[in-house]
Amino acid sequence: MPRTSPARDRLLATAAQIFYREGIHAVGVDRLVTEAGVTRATFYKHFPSKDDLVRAYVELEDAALRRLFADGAAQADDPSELLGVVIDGVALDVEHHHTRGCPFINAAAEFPDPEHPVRVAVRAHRDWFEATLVGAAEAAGVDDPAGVGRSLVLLRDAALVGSYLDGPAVAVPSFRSTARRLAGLGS
Amino acid sequence: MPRTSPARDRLLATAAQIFYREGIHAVGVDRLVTEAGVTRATFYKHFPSKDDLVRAYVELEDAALRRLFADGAAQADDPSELLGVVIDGVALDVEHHHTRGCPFINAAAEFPDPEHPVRVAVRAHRDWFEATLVGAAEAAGVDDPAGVGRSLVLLRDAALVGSYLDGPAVAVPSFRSTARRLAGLGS
DNA sequence: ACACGATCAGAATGATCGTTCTACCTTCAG
DNA sequence: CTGAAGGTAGAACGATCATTCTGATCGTGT
Repeated sequence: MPRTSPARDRLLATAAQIFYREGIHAVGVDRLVTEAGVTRATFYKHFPSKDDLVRAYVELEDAALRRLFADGAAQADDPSELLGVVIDGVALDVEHHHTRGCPFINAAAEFPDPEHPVRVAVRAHRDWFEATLVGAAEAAGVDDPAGVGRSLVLLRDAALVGSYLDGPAVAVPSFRSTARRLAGLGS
Repeated sequence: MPRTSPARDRLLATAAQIFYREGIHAVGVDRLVTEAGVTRATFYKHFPSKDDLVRAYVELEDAALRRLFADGAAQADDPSELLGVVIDGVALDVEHHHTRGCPFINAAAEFPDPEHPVRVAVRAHRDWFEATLVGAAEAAGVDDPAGVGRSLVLLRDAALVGSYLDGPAVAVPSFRSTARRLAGLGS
């Protein structure tokens, strides 16, 4: 059971797409293995249960967002511009990539138990995201960086959900203007 | 098949609680009927399928919120105070009643097809809510009432989701201060 | 008294769920 | 040469899924 392998990678990547687009409890193991071109035996060689695959999916999404954020931070030389870069990045991501809502919120909706590994992974992601935004707000030198960071977390949630349910055309501009005003940036 | 009956009411009320607390695809018909003290035959007498019960659940939640809002509006004599009453009402609801997130967002997470009756019901609710908030913003005489109304929709989403995933202690004050500033009210 | 409509009781449908199993094939290191 | 490791193929497990069925029981209005 190697940590990585072509079959495992293919399975996880396929599962990530299907879970995000169609939900988690709604798709069965049969669907996942046939779509990924993998055998059931191979599935259970790499993941002890379906829940472990779900947790791996959430952690994959978390890793992708951390990478995206690191890339964005690297391209903002002036720390006072960092918040603006983050806001633009979220807007872009919401419009073109995450059009089916927030993968973490959607996953949490299907797992009521806060102690479930999936929920633990969601909480880890949110803790990182809040800490990162508070750090960016501090670097930008705004008043009450903790409050601004928290509010930006809420606003990203709202942007992802609103874009899914009301369409990006109405949700994204609203997110953008509210977030920029909060960050002390001119619109 | 009467529009209402003790058995039907009991079934719908029970289903609403269980769907909200545990999700929709995760709970089966067996669970619903035993918990409600109703027979499978009675279930299918009143609802052609489980999906119809889910739609009824979403519509029930919508009706409850419209009633809550109407009550709140009635107790605000001065229209300039209406937005503040709404914000307080949302904060109270999020803290004490809707502690498992937004029923509409959670339901939408489990139904990817935008044409599905459940999604149609969700959209109807959100359209009503936005129109109502824009109306309240107009009555309060704020600048750009459409923008303020939209933003308040986003903020309620964020408050419900944030309260579920991060806890009300951190999400509610953040919602409150952001919303009040947006509505042009002193904090 | 009677019939009807609502509900109860419980078995049965076929499909799909997550999981386990046996059996065979390939690759590569000892 | 051998044998472990990673994979494929496909059957099989019991459990649960949503849905349908037969048949009896109760209450109410006529």
